[in-house]
Amino acid sequence: MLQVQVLRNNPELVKAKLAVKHFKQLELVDEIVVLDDERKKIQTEYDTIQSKVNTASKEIGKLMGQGKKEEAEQMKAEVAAYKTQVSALNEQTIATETLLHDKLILLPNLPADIVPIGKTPEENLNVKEGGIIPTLHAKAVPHWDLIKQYDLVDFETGAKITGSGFPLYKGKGAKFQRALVQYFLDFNTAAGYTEYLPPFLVNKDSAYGTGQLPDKDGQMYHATEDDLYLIPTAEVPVTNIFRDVILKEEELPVKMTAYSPCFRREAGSFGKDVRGLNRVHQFEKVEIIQIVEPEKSYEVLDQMVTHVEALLQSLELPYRILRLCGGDMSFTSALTYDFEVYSTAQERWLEVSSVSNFEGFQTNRMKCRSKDGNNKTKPVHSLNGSSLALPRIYAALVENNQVEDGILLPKALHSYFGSDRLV
RNA sequence: GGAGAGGUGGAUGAGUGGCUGAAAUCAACGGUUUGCUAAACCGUCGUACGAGUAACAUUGUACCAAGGGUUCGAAUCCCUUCCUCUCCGCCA
Repeated sequence: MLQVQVLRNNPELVKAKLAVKHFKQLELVDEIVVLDDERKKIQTEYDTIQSKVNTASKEIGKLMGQGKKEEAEQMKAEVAAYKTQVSALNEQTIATETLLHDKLILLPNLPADIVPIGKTPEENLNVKEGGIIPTLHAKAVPHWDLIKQYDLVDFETGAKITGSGFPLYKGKGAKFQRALVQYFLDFNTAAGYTEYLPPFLVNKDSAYGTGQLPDKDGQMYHATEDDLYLIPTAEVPVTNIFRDVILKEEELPVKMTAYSPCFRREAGSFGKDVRGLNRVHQFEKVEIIQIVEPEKSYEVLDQMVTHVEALLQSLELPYRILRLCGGDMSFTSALTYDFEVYSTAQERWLEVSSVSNFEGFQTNRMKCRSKDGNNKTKPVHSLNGSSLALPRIYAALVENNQVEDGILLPKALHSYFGSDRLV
C-alpha cells in the first residue's frame, strides 16, 4: 500500500507513474487526497470534543470523591450533551477511514524510474543473456516425453489422486526434486540467508500483508472451513514474520530463504503453456527474501539478481534476464527482473525466477518498520525472488542434458543427486 | 474435541471502575564515578493519527490479544472471536 503522504506530495507524478503500470483509475489519487483532508478535519473535531468529555469525566470523579453528588449530576448532564456529537464524529471517522483505506489499497505500487514503458511481455527489456544453448541429438524430445519415457513424473496418476496440474514425482524423478531443493537451500544459506520452513497455510491477515489479498483472491486455494489460504509462494508466510514488527537498525538487513510447495489455481491457460511441467497447480520453490534499509534496496536488488544468476550459471543453463515493463509487472512490485531459461527441446524460454523490489509497499501494509539509534521509527523495504522455482528448472535440465541413452546432470548436482546422470 | 487457567510495554510482572499510558524489576540507551572491567548512582526508555515547530519542544486523541457492549468515566464489568498454558481424549 502506498503512503498517503506520497500522493499528497506530488499527485501528478503519482498519476504519471501509475499510468506506466497501465492503471486506469487515476481519479483515485485526487479522491484519496480529498478524503485524507476530510479525515484530518474530522479527527481534529473529534479530539477536541473527546478531550472535553475526558476532562469533565475526571472532574466528576473528583466531585464524587468529595461527596458533592449534586454538582456531579449536573456535570453528567453536560457531558451527555457532547455524547451525540462524539458518537456522530466517531462514525464519520470510521466511515472516512474505511473509504480512504479501501481506495488506497486499489492503487498498485509505483514503478521505479527505470521500468521500461510497455504493456505486453514482448516489451520487457532484455538486460542480459548467459550460458550456452546446447545442440541436442537428432531424436531429442520435450521434457513431457522424457519424464514419461524414464518414469520420472506421472501426471495421469496425479490427476487421479487430485486433479490435473498436480504432478506425482516418482523414483529418481522424486529424488531429483529433493536434490534440487537441497542444493538451492544450501546455495542460499551459503550467501548468508537464514533458512526457514514456514507454515503452508496462512490466514487472511498474512495474505493481505504481502498483497495477495484483495488483489489475487481467486488465484489462491482457500480452505473455507478454517478461512485459511494455501500459500502461492513462501514469500507470504516468510515476509509476514515481520508483520507488526519494529526491527532494530542493527538487525537489518534481514535475509531469509525458505523452501515450500506453492499452490496456484491459475485458471485460464491452455495449450503448450500448460504442457508437462510448464504450469502446474502445485510446485516446489525455494525463495529468498530480504528486508532492508530504504536507501539500500536497489543495491540489494542487484545483489539478489546476481545471486540468482550465479545459481543458474552453476546449473549450466542458458538464461536471460528481463527487466519487466510497466504492464507486465505485478501489482506490488516497483521493479522486477525475470529470469528465463532456454528449454532447448521446446525451443522456448521458461520463466524460472522473478526478483522484485517492493520498496515500502508490503512493509507499509504490514506495519514493519525499523528504529534507529535516536529511537526514530523509519520505513524499511522488502524484496524477494525465487531461487529457484523447481518445475521449469527441472524441465530445462532434463531437456538440455538429454543424450541418446539417458539424462546427464550438471556438475553442481552430482553430489546432491549422488550420480553424474539422472538416468 | 472436552475441562480448567490465562493473554498488560523489549522481558518478567503489579494493577477489580476515576489520582494508570500504565507500579516495580530486568534488559537497552545516555551520563557520573572508574587504571580497565564490573558494581553503584542519575537520567532516558511504546506505537499510531492529529495540532504545533524551520526542526526540536510542547500538546490532543486512540491503543493493556482482537472486535463489540455497559458507564459521565473501562486494562479493570459484560458478550463474541482468536491465541497460549495445564489436564484428559485423539493422533504422525
